[in-house]
Amino acid sequence: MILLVNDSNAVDLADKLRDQGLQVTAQRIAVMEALAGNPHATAEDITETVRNKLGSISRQAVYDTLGVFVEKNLLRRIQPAGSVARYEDRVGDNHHHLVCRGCDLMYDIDCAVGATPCLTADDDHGFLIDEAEVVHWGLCPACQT
Amino acid sequence: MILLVNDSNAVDLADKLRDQGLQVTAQRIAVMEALAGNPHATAEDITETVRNKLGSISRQAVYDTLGVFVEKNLLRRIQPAGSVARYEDRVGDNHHHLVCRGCDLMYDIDCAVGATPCLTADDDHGFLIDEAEVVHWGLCPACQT
DNA sequence: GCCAAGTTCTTGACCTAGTCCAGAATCTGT
DNA sequence: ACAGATTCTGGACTAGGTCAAGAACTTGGC
Repeated sequence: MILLVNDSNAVDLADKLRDQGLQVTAQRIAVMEALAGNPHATAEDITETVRNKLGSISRQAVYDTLGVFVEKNLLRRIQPAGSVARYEDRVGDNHHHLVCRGCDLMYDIDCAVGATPCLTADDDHGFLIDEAEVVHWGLCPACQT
Repeated sequence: MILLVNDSNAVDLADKLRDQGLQVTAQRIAVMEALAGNPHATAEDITETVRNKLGSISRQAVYDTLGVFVEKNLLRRIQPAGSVARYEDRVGDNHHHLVCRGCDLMYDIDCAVGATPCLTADDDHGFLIDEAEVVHWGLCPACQT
């Protein structure tokens, strides 16, 4: 497949991949672009978006790509209880999420307290803790009625 | 099925169910007891424990029972990303969890900061927030090697 | 104690998200 | 342009969980 790189966005993405030692493929670029326009997308959302752009992509390629990107820290995978896995391209800022129990609507939020105060466990049981994930659960305005 | 209530523990549990307007059945008592001895148990763990006690129980009965208990707030359902659903009978104290990325080992932990400081979202987008769930991710001592 | 009504349990089919595998296609450095 | 490494495809498979309908059980009023 010939990779037409005719917009600067795709060029940036291609460089991003190379920086991580990853091969550049049309599928990978398309997956990245799909997420740029739709944070918190599911693997299925992404598959559909990519198919609209490229014509086709296998499920496996999507999962492989997402897996590699998460591993290289180009994407973050989140999975609130009861929901399927979702992916977002906002990485490295330890933001949190606000999820509606009714419709799964999801927003990014920053911690009200600037730093990470309650993100230090009281008793770490000898664990090497690398992340404290916070999910705020509630009902969105639409689901409150 | 005749429900033999010959230990005070089961009597307590039966009352707990009646208080919530739930019928008392051997299956429900057994599910509750299974969790008392094994916090963070999965539906399958519970099914197995109950089968050892009662001889048999259907998968559906286990899921129904767990669902009702969670709804009545007798149990809490937790599901860290990538893990199957787990249940615990420690409810109403908003404690958090420490999960090993390597082996799924899980501990209860209390927030280092007494109250709930960063559990207030910066911008709630109009949501009616009822819970802030915190999961600390890391590697347990065994998985660090 | 017994019965009707309502609730719960069983059985078995089904669904979705995700993984595994092996071979074909594509990309990269030289 | 080529060889080797990486990635993609297609199809089978798995785990965890849900759905539906009928049988069995529990409960409150007599």
